Amino acid sequence: MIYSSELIKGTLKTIVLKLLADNKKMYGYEITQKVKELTFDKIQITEGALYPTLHALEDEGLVTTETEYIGKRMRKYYTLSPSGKTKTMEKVNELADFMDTMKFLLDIKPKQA
Amino acid sequence: MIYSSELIKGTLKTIVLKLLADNKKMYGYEITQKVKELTFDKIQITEGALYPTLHALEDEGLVTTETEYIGKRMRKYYTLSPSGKTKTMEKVNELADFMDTMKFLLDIKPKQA
DNA sequence: CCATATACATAAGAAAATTATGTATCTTTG
DNA sequence: CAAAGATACATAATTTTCTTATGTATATGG
Repeated sequence: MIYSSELIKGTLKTIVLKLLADNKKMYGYEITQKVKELTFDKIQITEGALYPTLHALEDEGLVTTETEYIGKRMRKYYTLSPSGKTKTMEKVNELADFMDTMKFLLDIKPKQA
Repeated sequence: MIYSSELIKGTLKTIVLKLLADNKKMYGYEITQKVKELTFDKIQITEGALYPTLHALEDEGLVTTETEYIGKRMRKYYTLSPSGKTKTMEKVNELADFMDTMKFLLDIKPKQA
């Protein structure tokens, strides 16, 4: 099962920021694969969504980049800036809060552990 | 605190469907007030978002409507159709699943390098 | 040698919200 | 009793953010 795409809307930036917080340094393609792996294919980030998001994060000063070459193939690594780290905490906390509210609103019972 | 609007994206339809499932019959303005009340003002649905959504639900056959007049003022009540009830369960379950996945994704501890 | 995977990027279009505007009625309060 | 605020609908213009499509290029496994 893959989540209907509308659910991803609004969470992509937070997902990317959190991955960068956990992994120090990642490149675009790696991020797509990591999300796919960690969610058992339920969330698949497309390149058309990811790259513009990464560029936006850079424009906002939340990440810095360094380019490396593996053979002749480019890799653009992204790393959180100090303000990016702060932003990540804010975004993750907000999303966690939002999910609690949604659980309450939708009267969703906690899953059996 | 009001959630940044991007978080609401993609969940509005599910919220509306669930409220209708719980309350049998509601009108637009009532829905905005109920959500505001249940979320302690954290989620505020704007009319510009709500009415098009309700019309879409109607076009999809997920709700039926009946118009009443309170004095001279119109109220358009919305009620789930049978397919609307099925859809509500699907949407709520999918969102619950998605939120579990997100919680896992955002709780990942840093990997040892 | 060719399909698949890796790796970036951008443009056109669609979806779904925000913001603004419009109409109108009812209620509270200074 | 006038004005402000709340109730109640609706739609249009704009913005944001995603999907889909396209483009370029290299590396690798069978």
